[in-house]
Amino acid sequence: MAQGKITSLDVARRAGVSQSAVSRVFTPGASASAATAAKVKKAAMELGYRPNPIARAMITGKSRIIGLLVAYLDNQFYPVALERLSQALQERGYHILVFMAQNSEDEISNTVQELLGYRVDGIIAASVSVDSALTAQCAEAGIPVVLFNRGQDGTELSSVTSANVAGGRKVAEFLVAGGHKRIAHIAGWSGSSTGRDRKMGFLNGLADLGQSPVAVIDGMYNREVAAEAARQLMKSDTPPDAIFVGNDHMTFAVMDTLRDELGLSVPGDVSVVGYDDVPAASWSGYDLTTVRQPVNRMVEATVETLLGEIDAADRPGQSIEIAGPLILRGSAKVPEGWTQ
Amino acid sequence: MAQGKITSLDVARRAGVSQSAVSRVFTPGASASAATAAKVKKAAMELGYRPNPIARAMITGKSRIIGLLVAYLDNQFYPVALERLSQALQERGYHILVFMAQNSEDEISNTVQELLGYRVDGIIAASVSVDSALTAQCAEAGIPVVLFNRGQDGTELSSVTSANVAGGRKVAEFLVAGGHKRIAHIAGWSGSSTGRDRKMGFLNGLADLGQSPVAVIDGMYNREVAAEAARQLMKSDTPPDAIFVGNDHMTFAVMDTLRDELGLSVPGDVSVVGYDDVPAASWSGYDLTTVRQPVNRMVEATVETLLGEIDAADRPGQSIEIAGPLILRGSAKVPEGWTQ
DNA sequence: AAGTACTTTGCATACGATTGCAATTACACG
DNA sequence: CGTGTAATTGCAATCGTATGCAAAGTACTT
Repeated sequence: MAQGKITSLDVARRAGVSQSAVSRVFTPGASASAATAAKVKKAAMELGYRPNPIARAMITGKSRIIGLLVAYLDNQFYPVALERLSQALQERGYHILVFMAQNSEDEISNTVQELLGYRVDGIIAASVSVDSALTAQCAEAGIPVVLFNRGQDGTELSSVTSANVAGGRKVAEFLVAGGHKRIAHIAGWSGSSTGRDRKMGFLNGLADLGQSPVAVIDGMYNREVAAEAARQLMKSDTPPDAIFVGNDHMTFAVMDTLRDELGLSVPGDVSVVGYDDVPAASWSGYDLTTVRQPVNRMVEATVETLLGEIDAADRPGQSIEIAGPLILRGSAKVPEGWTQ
Repeated sequence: MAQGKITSLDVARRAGVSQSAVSRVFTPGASASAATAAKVKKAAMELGYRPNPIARAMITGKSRIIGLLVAYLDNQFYPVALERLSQALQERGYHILVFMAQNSEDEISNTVQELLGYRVDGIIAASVSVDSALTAQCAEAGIPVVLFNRGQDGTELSSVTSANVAGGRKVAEFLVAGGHKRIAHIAGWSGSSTGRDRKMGFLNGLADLGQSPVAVIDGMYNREVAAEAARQLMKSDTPPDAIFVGNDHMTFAVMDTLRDELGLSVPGDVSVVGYDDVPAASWSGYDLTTVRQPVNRMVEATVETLLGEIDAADRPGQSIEIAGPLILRGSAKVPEGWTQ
């Protein structure tokens, strides 16, 4: 029969018990004797009954749905993260409701309103900065928010990122040890914490080793912008002998420009280092030396944090940073005797 | 105050009307005078009220949520499609609830059960084959299903694909016109309609031109498998002078293997043609000649079909095929005087 | 065997909206 | 100004489940 229309009452009648009993059998932690549980489960099976999450959500106020707010998926880091997030949450009985929002104040605001309306149990904001007025709203509504791969100063919002400052510093040390003398940086979007932190770590690292970059350009996390930056850099009188690019997505554009357009060799003429270690970084076509963002552990941390805050409403927000290794491949000269 | 707890009743009291009136103001198409509408909207604004979609869903039976069933996101075609799908649905007031399922019968079955439980208004299955017993269940429950980028014989399920047979044929004509004499095919997974159709079109196209392929290998839509296939092909006594690969994702692996591992030139030694035209295909690092799947139009068609079936419950399923052009780039020799 | 402590079960209500029905109001026209 | 018709509005039932409360059952102690 029509699968979708079977209610707990139908099951109750068939099993010869009350509707409450059926409910309790399907509610973990509720008391029901083994005997009734068996009868109910049998009847439910025969009728093809499943509790209706909508109705359940209405009572409990918990939808077991997590809102995911995301701007773009063209950077391969995000599909991978989304896949893992979705699986990790699924294992815990949650699902992801996707909300796309361009990175504009207005649209994000609208979208968050909508999320609040849906009474999601929690929100994960990936690669999106959330206005503090909005986060306040979420807090009032008791909906925890975790920023994924974005930090945010001055709020009590939880966030999970990789150790971007440390990662940037590591790249500086690596490039200097490799004997590079004219080092440039095509930075991640300065409007993002990841971009700023990687840059800061990188510049501080260089400074501590007595170097300063020959150039720093904001690549906006955009392929075109990054490619143009690469052109500008190489056109200079003193072109760099090494470039650190703010994420892999841009780095591919930079390498394409260097090799295919300018006819340069990587790492022969220029060493290139990226950030993220997306799948394509390991393809031999790019063979990119890059700082790995440990997606799995970031996802785990995000899920733990979020679910933790869902259970314990007024848990203070925490910023989690997860360190990632520099993955040595062929796009940058490896210093002799370099050990991770 | 606490944003999340304001009900239509609160608004009603503040506006001095009945709760029904509030509901009607927020229900398009319901009758309410301009005067009450104004009062209600004002009160709602002041209180920060938004109708609760959960409660609404319970009454109407319509959740305005579309379940998206997807297996993997590593093929860049899917993130792009997901982004577009999400946006297109969002514009129409729907949202996507993501369900990941590995491509195993059991898991898909479970996941579909769960989807049915959520009372989603419709299901989009991307790159997933759905068992006919399951589709029957969906039909009984009155939940329309649209297959995205997968066809399925023998069911009345709607599906949206690109014109895979025609696309495969086009590649055959292109390669033969280019003077290639030893043409091989690393096919898409034979368990998928896309893989089978592209292969069929390609082989028929070759046959009609009096050629037969020197080899056909199932690449399983997997990078490793495809790379190994490429190695095998080139190891042969009569290595191919052209390879048609079943999708771009595999093609990148094939090109990497040919160029970086075997030291061959593309298209000098071997012409390579892919399928999908994912973003990376246009990057100069690959510069891939490939058949474009028109994502935007496929998404439009999917959304239209699905929403159409939601409105008109018993509309017959339709299979939509959307033709895509062969995009000429640098990975394959272009026949003289070739015009699309 | 009776009293205590603990489980199990059913009844009835609540969650927050939509909607049919009936009553009321507004409006236009003769 | 009366009357017929249409537009508003409120009442109350409803969607499918969870859960507090009280009654009934079970097991265990002395």
